[in-house]
Amino acid sequence: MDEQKVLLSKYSFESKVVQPSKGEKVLPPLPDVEKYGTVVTRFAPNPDCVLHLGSARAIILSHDYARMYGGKFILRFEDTDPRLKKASLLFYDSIKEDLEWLGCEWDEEYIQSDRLPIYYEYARRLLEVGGAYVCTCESGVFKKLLLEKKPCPCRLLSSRENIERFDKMLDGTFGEGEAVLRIKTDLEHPNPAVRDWPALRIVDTKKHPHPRVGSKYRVWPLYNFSAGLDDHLMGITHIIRGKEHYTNMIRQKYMYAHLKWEYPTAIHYGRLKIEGGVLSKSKIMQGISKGLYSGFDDPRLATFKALRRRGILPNTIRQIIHEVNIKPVDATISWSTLYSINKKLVDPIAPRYFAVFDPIVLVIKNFVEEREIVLRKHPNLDSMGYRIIRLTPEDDVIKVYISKSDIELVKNANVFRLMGFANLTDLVLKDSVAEAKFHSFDMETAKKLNAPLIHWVPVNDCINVLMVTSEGSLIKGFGERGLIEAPLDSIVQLEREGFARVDSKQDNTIKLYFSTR
RNA sequence: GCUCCGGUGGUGUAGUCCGGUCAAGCAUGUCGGCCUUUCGAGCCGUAGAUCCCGGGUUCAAAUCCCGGCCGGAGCACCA
Repeated sequence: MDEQKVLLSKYSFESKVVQPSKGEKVLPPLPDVEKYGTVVTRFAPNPDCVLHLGSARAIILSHDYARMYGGKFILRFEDTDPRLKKASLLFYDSIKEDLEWLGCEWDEEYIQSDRLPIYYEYARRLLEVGGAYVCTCESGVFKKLLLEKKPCPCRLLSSRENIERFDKMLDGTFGEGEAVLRIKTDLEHPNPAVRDWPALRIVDTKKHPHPRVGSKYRVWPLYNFSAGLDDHLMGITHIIRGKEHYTNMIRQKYMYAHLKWEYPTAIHYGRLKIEGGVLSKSKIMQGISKGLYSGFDDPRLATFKALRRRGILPNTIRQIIHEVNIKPVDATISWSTLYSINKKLVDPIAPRYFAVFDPIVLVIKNFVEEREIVLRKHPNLDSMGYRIIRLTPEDDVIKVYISKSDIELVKNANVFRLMGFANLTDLVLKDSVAEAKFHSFDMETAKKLNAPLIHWVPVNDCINVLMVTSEGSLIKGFGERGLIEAPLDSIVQLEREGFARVDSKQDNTIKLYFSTR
């Protein structure tokens, strides 16, 4: 009866002790491991929003420490506020998707809204042992007494009377706001916030139905009660959570004392921010409902969905979290650090292609030869294979797109080179078209002449490229034909432009999300 | 205001518990060079910190003690 049946345990954890890969920072040892023998951690989100970088410390550290010691990692949904922080069905799944993407698979899953009977049972037990009471004082009155370190009249009631009162909470005699179950603490505690804290309250679930259990229950536990009980009942040995919960630990310890339980090892970390990244649940939710952001994966947001769509790899996030580790200080990570890690991971797997944005047509006159340019997909990795760009002259002329910004680079050079193809000279601008003459083919000449190198795309053999920038805007350009073959969700490098993730493809058009330079 | 917790180069971090080998390591970023048919990756070098400030203990302090300043968190019938 104490333990709720595990909803799901599709992952066995015995086999998954994680070996840190070379070069990656190794996590420092977790305290108190020998005390417990095994390590059990949990991630306990409220499914009222998507996950973002702010939760990354809790998720990755909890998961990775569990794996490091061959322990257990539990996912627990804390959806016990049907009114103010109401959960939404869609987020339960979205959180699980994000966890899977991050490679943080959980061994057990619980949902607190399924566990109300358990909370009621412990509420009764606490009432019985005199560790709690049902308070019917008006909240202002109670607060005043609390600040004066004085007990309210309800505190003196017998456990029998308290249990009767608790039944009245459950059966509807008391309405919303009329009674609350409080845990007895030390009224002399220097921090008023820990004195006799509320554990269960009444929510009018007719008005505010819970997304999973509707109006089945009207008495709902508050955070410290349900989380505190569950941490013990689920055998959590190490709680890794934000420092905003520090006082909650002190509060919960009083409840543990009434129940004669030992509190797990709790570690509190500081807030993790990223330069300019939007990391507030309320801002994310508001921004989306106002249409300010295109969705939970808008590239301006620091949600996992957005990072993923931009081609940030889960291991990049993992490395960053291992680097910042658990410290009570706030950390602001910079995009350049994140990019640098990501680039190192992505560079060896990203094939290279040409794509031109803000294009201008360059005409190479008197060129009659048909050519097939063979280029490596990766400059240092032959194994990645080759790509072919076909150049077919029309009316004795070859037309390619080059980037307007490259005109600046090239216009003062006697000779410049279209990468992989040919060296050109005598550049002139006519109307909105550039013209140049063929000079030579070989790279040696270009080197000797110190010719600038630019990328290009044949006009008569190219695809359309749409790219969503990191600011969320859409830019259009042209790409070499072979780019269309890049698989969905893969990461490519557009030479001299940067890395991008293949988001979708249709006919002759590929849509990319810009990742990093 | 009250109760906690912190403060190491631009950013992140190591070292702080058990004072000396730390006028402080690493990563990223800056700048310069090499390499390269990419402005990517790689390689080499450079600059950048009086370890928040003041006092004390000590032969010796980033490390211990006290005071100050600054920053963060909590003070919901939220999580």
